[in-house]
Amino acid sequence: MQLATVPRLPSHADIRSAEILASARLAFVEKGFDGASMQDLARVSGMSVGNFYRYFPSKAAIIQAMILRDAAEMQHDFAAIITSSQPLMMLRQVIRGRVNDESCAKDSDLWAEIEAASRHSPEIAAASDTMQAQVLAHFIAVFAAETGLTIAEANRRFSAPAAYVFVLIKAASCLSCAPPLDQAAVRTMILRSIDLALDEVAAFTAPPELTMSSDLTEPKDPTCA
Amino acid sequence: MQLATVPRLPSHADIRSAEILASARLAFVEKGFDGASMQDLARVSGMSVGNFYRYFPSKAAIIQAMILRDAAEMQHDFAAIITSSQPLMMLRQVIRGRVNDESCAKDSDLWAEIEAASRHSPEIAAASDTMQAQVLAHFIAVFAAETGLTIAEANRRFSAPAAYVFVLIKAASCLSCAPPLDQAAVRTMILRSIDLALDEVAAFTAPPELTMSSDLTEPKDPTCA
DNA sequence: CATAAAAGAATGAACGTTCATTCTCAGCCG
DNA sequence: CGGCTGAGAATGAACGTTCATTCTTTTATG
Repeated sequence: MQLATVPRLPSHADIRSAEILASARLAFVEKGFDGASMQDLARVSGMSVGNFYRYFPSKAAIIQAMILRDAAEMQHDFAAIITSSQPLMMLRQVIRGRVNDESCAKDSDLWAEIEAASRHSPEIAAASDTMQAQVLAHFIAVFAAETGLTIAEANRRFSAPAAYVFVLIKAASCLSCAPPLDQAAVRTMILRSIDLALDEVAAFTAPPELTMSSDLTEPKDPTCA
Repeated sequence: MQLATVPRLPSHADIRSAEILASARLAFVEKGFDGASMQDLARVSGMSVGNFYRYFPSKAAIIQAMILRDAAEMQHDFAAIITSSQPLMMLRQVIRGRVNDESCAKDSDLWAEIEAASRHSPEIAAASDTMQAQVLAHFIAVFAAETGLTIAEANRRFSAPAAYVFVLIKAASCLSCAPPLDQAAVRTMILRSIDLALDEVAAFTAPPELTMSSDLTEPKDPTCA
């Protein structure tokens, strides 16, 4: 992410912007995109509203930057996955970690907000779509590495399960709002569905007559318990 | 909503309120809860803002009423399901109809909005939770009818798959926003997962030693193709 | 080193707009 | 007339954004 052409090191303003994004995220989680005013954002960032505009020209720009920064972070995560020795297995682990609430509870509110805002703001929708396309592309890359197919071929064959897994992860992330639900049980069932979908992809590795579909019903999860 | 004790027939004001809810829904879909102003709502309802307040005391009240009216409508749908000869099969059909985009595209934006608003408004969260609890209770009722268990027992055994199915339906409903996704394929996969979960419930009909878990991997969907 | 000049960072009051809500008043039916 | 329904202007608060201004740091100069 750092660079393609110019190896610039982060300036003071860049650091400040990152800090602003981090604290603005908290305000957005608490009050929503519309609920959090610019004065709120400036206050939680520990600066005046006037100065705030030196870093971001508008409210929409903050949201956009926040989404794109998340996308960049995810690029980083996926880089670790794709370069590992067993990409698909590592992908499973990362998904498992993401779905289990600790880390994603923070993001859950934000995702709901982004989902809703995307319907009315083309800018936010564009940022969100960019992120989604990146995730799907990374899924496809992992699937291609796992099966030995080319990216193009993997894309043709596996775009549906990739999207399916993506949707399931999102569904699991948005779970924390409903008190009467047995969240842990639902999470487990969702993870099982994801594992099954990934098993189907993995089963494509060898020539069709050599696929061992027997362990299809046995998700290998040493980390789950 | 109407009442339990007095069978009142809808007054003029009730009719007007219903019309307002219908047109307000359109405005909310287009602009979002925060984006649509009271002036907007009054205008699309064909009346002045002052008069508008004679029917709903606040914006939150409109949203709340809208959700509760949807919940009441759904109660009606479920009444048809539970009284049919094969409740579970009819439930499958209704779910299938709901997930296939025609009818739910309208609701999709609204659901995203409600999800987000629930995080910040306790009133909306309460209405949303009420609706969700009702749906789950109806699922359980269908499961109980199908398996012959008591409601209490069905609730103990099947609350997890009920919640799971609910979450999947919601996930499928919120699908329309993402252009690069192959929506039809994902919808099919989600429906397959739902069918599998319902198959597991249905498999509980007979005594435990007679359950045939073999057809678990074979979803019977003549309507899918 | 001292100091003046320039640049950058930060402030909070002020602007115009929009919002949810309230108020005042006009018509209408008995 | 009196009690409704309805209209739309009025209100004050809050919003996103801008602005003139003040602090702080850096740089140049003697």
